[in-house]
Amino acid sequence: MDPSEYDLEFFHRGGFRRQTCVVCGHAFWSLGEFDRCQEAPCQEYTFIGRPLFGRPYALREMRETYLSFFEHRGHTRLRRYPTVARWRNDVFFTQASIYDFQPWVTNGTIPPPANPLTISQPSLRFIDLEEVGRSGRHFTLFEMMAHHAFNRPDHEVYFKERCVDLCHELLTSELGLDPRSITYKEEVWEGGGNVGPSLSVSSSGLELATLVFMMYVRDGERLKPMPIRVVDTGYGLERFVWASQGTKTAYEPVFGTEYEELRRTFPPRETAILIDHARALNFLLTDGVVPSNSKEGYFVRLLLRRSLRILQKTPEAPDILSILDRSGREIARDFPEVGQHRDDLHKVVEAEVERYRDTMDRARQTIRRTEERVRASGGRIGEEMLIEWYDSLGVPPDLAVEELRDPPKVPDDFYARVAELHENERPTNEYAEPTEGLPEVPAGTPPTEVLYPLDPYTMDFEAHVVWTGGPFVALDRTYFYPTGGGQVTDKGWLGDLEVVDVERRGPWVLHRLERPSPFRVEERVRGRIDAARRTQLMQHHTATHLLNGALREVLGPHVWQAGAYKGPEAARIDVTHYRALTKEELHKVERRANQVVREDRPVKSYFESRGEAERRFGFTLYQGGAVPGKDLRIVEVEGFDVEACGGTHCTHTSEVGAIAVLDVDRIQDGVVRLTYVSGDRALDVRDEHEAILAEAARRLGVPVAQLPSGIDRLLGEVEESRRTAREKRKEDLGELAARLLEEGPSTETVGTTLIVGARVDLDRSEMMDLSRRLTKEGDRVAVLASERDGRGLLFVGSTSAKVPAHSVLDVAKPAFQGKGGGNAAAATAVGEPGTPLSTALEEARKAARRAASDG
RNA sequence: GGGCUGGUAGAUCAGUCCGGAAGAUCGCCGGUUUUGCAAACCGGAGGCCUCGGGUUCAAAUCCCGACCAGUCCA
Repeated sequence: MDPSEYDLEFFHRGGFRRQTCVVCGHAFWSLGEFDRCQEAPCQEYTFIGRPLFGRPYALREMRETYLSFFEHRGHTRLRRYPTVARWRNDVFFTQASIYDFQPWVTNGTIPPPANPLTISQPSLRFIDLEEVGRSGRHFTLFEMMAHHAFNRPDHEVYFKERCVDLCHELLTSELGLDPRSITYKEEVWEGGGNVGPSLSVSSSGLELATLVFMMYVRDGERLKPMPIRVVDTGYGLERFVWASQGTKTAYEPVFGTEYEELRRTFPPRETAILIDHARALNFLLTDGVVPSNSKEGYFVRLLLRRSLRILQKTPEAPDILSILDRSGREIARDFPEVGQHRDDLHKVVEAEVERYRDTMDRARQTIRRTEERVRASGGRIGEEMLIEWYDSLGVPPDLAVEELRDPPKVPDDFYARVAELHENERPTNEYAEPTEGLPEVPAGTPPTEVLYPLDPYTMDFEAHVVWTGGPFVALDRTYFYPTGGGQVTDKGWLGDLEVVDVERRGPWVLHRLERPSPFRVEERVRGRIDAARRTQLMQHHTATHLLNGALREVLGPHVWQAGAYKGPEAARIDVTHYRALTKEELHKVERRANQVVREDRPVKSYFESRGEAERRFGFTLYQGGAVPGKDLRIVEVEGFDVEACGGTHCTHTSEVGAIAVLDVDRIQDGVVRLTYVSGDRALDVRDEHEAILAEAARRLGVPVAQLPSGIDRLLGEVEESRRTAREKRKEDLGELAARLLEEGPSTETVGTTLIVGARVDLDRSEMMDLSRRLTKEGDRVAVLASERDGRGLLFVGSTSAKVPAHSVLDVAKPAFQGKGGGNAAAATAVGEPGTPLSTALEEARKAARRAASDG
C-alpha cells in the first residue's frame, strides 16, 4: 500500500510523527516517542493495575458512552443485527459490525439503513474458542462497537480524516486516554475481494480499535477503485471496559458479580468459559439457532457440550439452565429480546442435554466393549483410539480416560491431531455474488421503478426501455418480480418475446428474453406477466408466512425460518426445531394455517422505518435474514404474522384457497422442512394423488377404500406362499437326503468315513442345504453335482477331519475346467459349458475316497 | 458444505481387515423343576445382513451410488 494512503492532514496538523516499530517494522503515527508500536506482542501490556481511561466503566456504561458520543456527532444509532448471518451464504455468524451491511449495502444493491451510523454489534469468533478463559482477553461473543460511513460518488459522508479525528476525540477528550500513549499503526486490510489501508489504534500494549478504509477491489495483481468507499471501524467493547479498570483479566470487569458468584464454585478458567459460553448461547438461541450436528447449530451444540462437560466434573455445580438464566437476565437489561422466551429456550436446551446424555451413554458402552475386546487379545487402547473416538463418537478425551481401566496418555497435541484428520477436506463454500453472470449496466442508466410491491395484481403494463444488451432489457418501470427472497422469477412477455428470467442488478431489474433483444432504448414496450404463474407464486408465498406463523404458535418461538422456496409447482419452508415433528404437531400446524386462510384476514404490505418496525414487531421480523435499507417492506398478516419481506403477496388470506402440507423431512439435525401446495396446485396435487390411488385400486381389483386391507391380504398371501415353498423345499431336500443315505450306489464307507456322491441338479444354495443334511453327523463327505444353465456345478461338503472339501474339489476341477474354491468344510466350483460333469463327479469321489483311506 | 463411524434376529452387538455352510447375549415360545413367582437347565421359533448397481465360480464381507443415524470440522 502506498505510504501516501496514511499521510493524513489530521496527523500533520496535530503534530503526530511517523515512526517505525523496531520489532514488527510497521510504520506508525504518534504524539509520543516510541521505538515500537504500542500493540502486543511488540509491546507488553502495561495497563494492568494502571487503568488507561479517566475512570472505570461498566459494560453498559461504556457502550452507552460510545454510542451517544457518535450520536452527538451526526451518527444514527442502530440496534444490533442477529448474531446468525442468514442474509449471506459465506459465513454462519455475524463476526463484525460490517457483516451487517455485506454484501448488499457495500456492493450498492441497497442503501444503508442510515449514513453515517453507529452500532454495538454482538459478534462471534469461534476461532479463539480454546483461548477463552486462558488468555484472559478472548471471548466467544464480544460486542464490536463501530461507526460506519458509506461514500458514493454523488454522496460523500466522511472518510479517513474525519474518521481518525472522531476516534482520537473519543479516546482522549471523551474517555481521558493520554494522547501521547496512542499509536496509529499502518496496516493493509483485505477481505471479501476488497482491499484498503487501515490503522490499528493501540495504547499500552492493547489494541483498542481498527479503522479500515475499504476503497479498492482486487482485480488480479491490480487494485481497482471501489464505487462505494466504506469506513469500517471496530472498537472492542470488552477491551475498553478492561482498559478502564486495568484488572488482571478482562473477565472480571466484563462479567462483574456474575463472575464472582460462579467463581465460588469453579476455578477461574472454568468460570470464564461458563459465563462466556452462556452469553453466546443466550444470543444464539434467541436469534433462532437450534443445536444441530451441522452448520450454525453445531457451534451451539459445541458451546453447550463444553459447558456440560465442565458442570459434569464438578459435583456441587449448578445446572446449565440456571447458569443460562442468570446470564440471560444480565443481557436482557440491554437487549430485552434475549431471554424473553425463557420457557421455550429451556425446552430447546433440555432436549439437547438429553441428547448429550444419550450420546455419552452410547459412547461409554462402545468404549468398554472395545477395551474388553482389545484386552482379550492381549493389546491395549492406544492414543490413536482416543482420537478416533473423539472424531466419530464425540467423546472428549478426558471422559474416555475416565472410562478406561488401562487408559493411554492423552497426547498434548490432541486437537492438532484431530485437525490433521480433516486436512484433506475441501469445503465447496464460495462467496456467491448475487449478480453472477449478469451484464454490466452503464452507470448513467436511470434506475428501474419497481411497482409490484405496491400493486401485485397489475400484470399488463407499458414501460420504456432504458438499456438493453444481448437478451437483457432494463425498463424505466416494471411489474415483473425478479428472483429473490426465495420466490422464483415471474415469466411473461415483453412485446411478443418471452421473458424467461428476471433478475435484480443494483438499482435495475433485468428482463432476460428468449433471444437477443430487438428493442431500442426509449422504445415503448408492453409487458405482460404470466398471470396464472404469478398468482400461484403469490399464494405460495403468503401460505409460507401463514405456516411460519402457525409453526411458531404451535411449536414455540425458537422456530425461525432457516430457508424457503416458493416455486409454481410447490413451496417449502425450512424451520429450526429441536426434533422431528410429530403427526399431531403437523396436523395442528396445518389446521391452524388453514383456519387463518378462512378467517380472510387482511395481508398488508407497506414500508415502514426500520426503527419503528423493530420497535413494534421485534426481531422476529427478520425471518428471511436481516434486510438492510432505511425503510423495511413489512408484510403483515393482521394479528398473526409480521415479516420483513420483499415478495408478492395476496391481500387477503382467503385468496390462498387452502394449504396442504405434502411432506415433512428432517433435513438436518435441528431443521425440519415442510413441503406444501396452495391454491389451484392444492387441487392439482389432490387430483394426481387420487389418480394414483385409483390406479392402484384398479390393479388390485378393490375399491379405493379397501386398498390397505387389500394390500394386507396380498402381502399375507405372498408371505404364506413363500413359507409353504420354503417348507416344501425343506421336505423335498429331507426326502432326497434320506434316499441318498440309504445303502446303494450313492454311498460308500471308506475306513470310518461315509462318502455320499450324487448327481442332484439343484442350485447352489439348495446343494449347500442338502449337503448339510447329508453330513449332519461327523466324519461324512458329500460330493454333489448339478447342471445349471448349461454349466456344471460341483459341491463338496465335509465333516471329516481327513477330507478337506477344498482339496477334493481341487482334484476334480480340471476334469470340467472348473473355477472355484472354498474351505475344509465346504467348497464349490463351476465348469465350462460342454465339459463332462460326470467325470468331474467321479474324480471328486475318487479324491474323497483316497483322502479317507489315507487316514 | 466436507470428512469420519455405523446400519446384521424384537433389543444390544460380534462376524467385515484377509470373500467360501449367518452367530452371541438378553427378550420371546415350549418343556423340566416349583404351592406360586423368580431362577436354573433342556429344546425351539425368529434374518430381503438398510436399499440399488458392480466385481467374482462365490459377497454380510471388496468397489461405486443412494438412504438413514451418530460424530467431528468449516
